[in-house]
Amino acid sequence: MSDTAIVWFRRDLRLADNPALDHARQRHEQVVPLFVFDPDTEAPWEPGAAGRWWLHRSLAELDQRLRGRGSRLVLAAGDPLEAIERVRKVCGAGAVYWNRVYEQRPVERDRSIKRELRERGLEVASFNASLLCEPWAGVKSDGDPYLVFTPFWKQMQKRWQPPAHHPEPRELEAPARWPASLELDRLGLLPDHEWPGKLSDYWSPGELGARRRLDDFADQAARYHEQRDRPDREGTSRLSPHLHWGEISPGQIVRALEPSGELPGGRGRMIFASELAWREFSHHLLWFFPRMPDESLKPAFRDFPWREPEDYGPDLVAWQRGRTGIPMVDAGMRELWATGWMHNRVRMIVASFLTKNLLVPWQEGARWFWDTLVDADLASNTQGWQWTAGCGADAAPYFRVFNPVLQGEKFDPRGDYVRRWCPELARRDAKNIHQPIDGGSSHYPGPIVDLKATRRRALEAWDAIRS
DNA sequence: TGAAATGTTGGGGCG
DNA sequence: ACGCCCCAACATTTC
Repeated sequence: MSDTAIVWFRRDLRLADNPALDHARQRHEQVVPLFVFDPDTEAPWEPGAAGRWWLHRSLAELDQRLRGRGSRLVLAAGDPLEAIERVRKVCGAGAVYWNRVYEQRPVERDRSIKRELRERGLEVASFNASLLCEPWAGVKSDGDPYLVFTPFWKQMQKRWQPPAHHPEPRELEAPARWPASLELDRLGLLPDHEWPGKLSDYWSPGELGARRRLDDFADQAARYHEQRDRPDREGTSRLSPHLHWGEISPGQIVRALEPSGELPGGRGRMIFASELAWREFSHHLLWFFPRMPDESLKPAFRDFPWREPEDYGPDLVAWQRGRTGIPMVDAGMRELWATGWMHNRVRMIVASFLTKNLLVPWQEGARWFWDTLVDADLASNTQGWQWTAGCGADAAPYFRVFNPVLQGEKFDPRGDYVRRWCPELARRDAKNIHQPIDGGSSHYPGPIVDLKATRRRALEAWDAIRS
């Protein structure tokens, strides 16, 4: 066996609880950490602007942490097989390890790379670093995928095993010679315009930031069920972007809530665990229905009478910019633009508004979220949009149309959330801050649609496809 | 992980 | 005292 192993980092940008890294460290003298930016394979779902900003920062931190352990991160761009070959030639590596991803095209790429490398005589192994239950493991007894969340989650609970933990290496021996590496800036992850600068006010990408976030959340997780629907509070974990890039594993999160690794006890922690399970369910669905990002899962919705782009264009722009004249919707869309994140309750509200009141195809919303969310994840994003649009596997019934005014009054009762993101409305009192302003004011637009009439229109559109 | 329309109940004002 | 109406308040149904 060769003394040197390449650890190909992908969406597992952490040193702790990293099975591929741990495997390499145990079985080989030297480890070469490699990251390859390969947007072509992921296209059209390569990381968007917010995702690339996050990735840039996370790679910088991973490199720094590796350097603290006598190592470093080798960066490359383009075809991963070529990058691995280059590294191998310089270092004489005899093994390549990585942690799995689950989207269709990267999986096909990984399969062919695995085959290719094995043919060349290398040892190759891949590991699970991202899921409590990999898609093919969580199927029904007859081998079919689950289409409903509750039985999926019940099955997860029944077969629950404390997640394994892989210790963080203290020291990583460097190869005799380091291969060439791109400068981080050369990956071109940061855009020219100024926008993402503000993101650093809200986020600390990287493993340490993830751990800090988890520590903070673990203390309040017991009250999660009381706080999670309130966008005006800090009741959610905000771990989603860290989870997406694998700066922390779901197993680490579970163990922070329940050190034994058993199912967390108590209502708040349990409901939070079920949210982790929704993430698992989303990966499960995307694995079995790879066309889900483009196509409604329920066939009837492929004939849904959405409006046409020429028609909905201006409304879509108003939605993106947070200028619909519906305070709760605009607050959410502005929070997204400013911070790269939106509270989940508000994601449902703005998604319902786009797909039902505006009758815009859900794919347009999913695409905008993809570019602007720091936690953009193909499985979760796709599943979330199909869920709200009513066209997904275990989706909300289409006729559940959120009324953004009532939702605001219910979940932002003092109007603090709206006040924060729509400063034009700051002077309105809690009693009417969620009401659209008829005709608008010089600062804030009037509603672009009538909520009552468009609700009716949505239900009529739904009538057209159900039978 | 809705909202609106419709139905039911019960207390109070009033002739 | 009684029936009638009004209308919250709540429950049920429908989309």
